[in-house]
Amino acid sequence: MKKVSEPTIGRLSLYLRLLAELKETGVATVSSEELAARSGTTAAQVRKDLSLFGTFGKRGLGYDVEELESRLRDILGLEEEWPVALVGAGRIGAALFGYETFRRQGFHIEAVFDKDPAKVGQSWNGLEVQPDDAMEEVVRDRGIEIAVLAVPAGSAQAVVDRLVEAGVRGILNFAPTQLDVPSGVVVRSVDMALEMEGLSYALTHEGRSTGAA
Amino acid sequence: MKKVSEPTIGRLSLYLRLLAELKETGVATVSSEELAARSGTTAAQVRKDLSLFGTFGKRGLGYDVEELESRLRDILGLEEEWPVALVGAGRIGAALFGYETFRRQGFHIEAVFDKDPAKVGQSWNGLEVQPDDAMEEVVRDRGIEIAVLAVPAGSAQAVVDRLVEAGVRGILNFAPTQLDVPSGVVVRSVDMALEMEGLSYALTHEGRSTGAA
DNA sequence: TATTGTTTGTGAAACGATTCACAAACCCAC
DNA sequence: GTGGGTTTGTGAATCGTTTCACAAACAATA
Repeated sequence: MKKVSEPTIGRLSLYLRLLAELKETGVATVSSEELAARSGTTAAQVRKDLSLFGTFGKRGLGYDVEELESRLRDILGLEEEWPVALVGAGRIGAALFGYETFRRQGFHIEAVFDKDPAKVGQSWNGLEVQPDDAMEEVVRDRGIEIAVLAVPAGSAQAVVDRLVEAGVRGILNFAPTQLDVPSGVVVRSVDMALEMEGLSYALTHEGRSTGAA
Repeated sequence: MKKVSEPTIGRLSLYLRLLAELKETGVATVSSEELAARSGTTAAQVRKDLSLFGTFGKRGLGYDVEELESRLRDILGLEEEWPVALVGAGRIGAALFGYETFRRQGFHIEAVFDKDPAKVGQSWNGLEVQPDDAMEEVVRDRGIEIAVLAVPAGSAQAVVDRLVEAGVRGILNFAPTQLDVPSGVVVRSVDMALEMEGLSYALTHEGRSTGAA
């Protein structure tokens, strides 16, 4: 398979979400034009994105909503359930733990860790918060490959090193810091401060790009 | 001023963060090479990014940490304090409210809104959660231009319309949905499910891109 | 003051992603 | 079955960003 850019993957996720909504409302078929309108891109872009993975549409008709949805789920690796470890039981960790959208997409938080003794032992919706030093063992035993990192910036790198050592290959990072990982491990960072600064920049330098995101 | 790409702005935020750390540790001067290493990019990229806004360095020496930091803060519009409205007092709202990194960069949450009567009236660190329908008035009176949106996807667009009508020009969106805004209003979306799906894709299609983010 | 070594700033080249444009494929109506 | 209308899939063109490469500028040293 060729190389697929990150923006493309992001759009596929978006299309998937839209398809789920369309299915909900009983729509059977959708055109690239309509997917584009709903996702804020162009019809050509939609078709190009999809064409990287095969040919899913019917000329003259469009795409079958159910079929395309299932193909996209397959492409994105969402047909399987992903067990996930959550590291950091602070406010952000708590928010992520309760985030319905994760679970619905097949991401299942199976363990929560924190190094604060006051948090260890708490029951989160039936799941006990475990001490930081149980991390390696649990991750290894359960074969957890994805971790969500919600610890302070200062501890992030150390935790990452341990997670990777224990077999984690994908990390969703919420700490506002740069992470080094060995080749083969993927990090996605959600950097809220950075996004906020993007707003600040845009508002300060008035009158350029428009919205829709 | 020319057009500046979003990735560039993101990197400027990154540089700024690194400069603050360097200043902390008493470093007076830094080269594009070192900034690049710490931010996971290249020296040429660093210089190109900065060159869009002027010329800040000294050839043969590098950049003065304090000066560059202050210039970047200025470019990003972080010299002023931004009053911010937080809409949605659920778990995500709570996490954002307590997010230290926001405050440190000059973003100050001055009002919290929710439409759940059970939440209205709660005191959050001395700030009373206000009813949803007070939103327009408060935003207008305080001249709030930035809003953080932490409501369910279903209500997001309606809230956005009202915020924009009341004068908000920048929105940090946490709802997993596409938003339409008029030209002149900027939306940045933090889409955690989408990031997670990016991980899922990468892990499913083993052995391509490496890490660092 | 001249020399050496370093690092910036920036045009030009390379690369990658998006948009264009159109032939091919298909549905539907008659 | 034929013709008209629609929409896909995709090479080619365009656009934008990143990387390269090097002259210019400066510090330091003698």
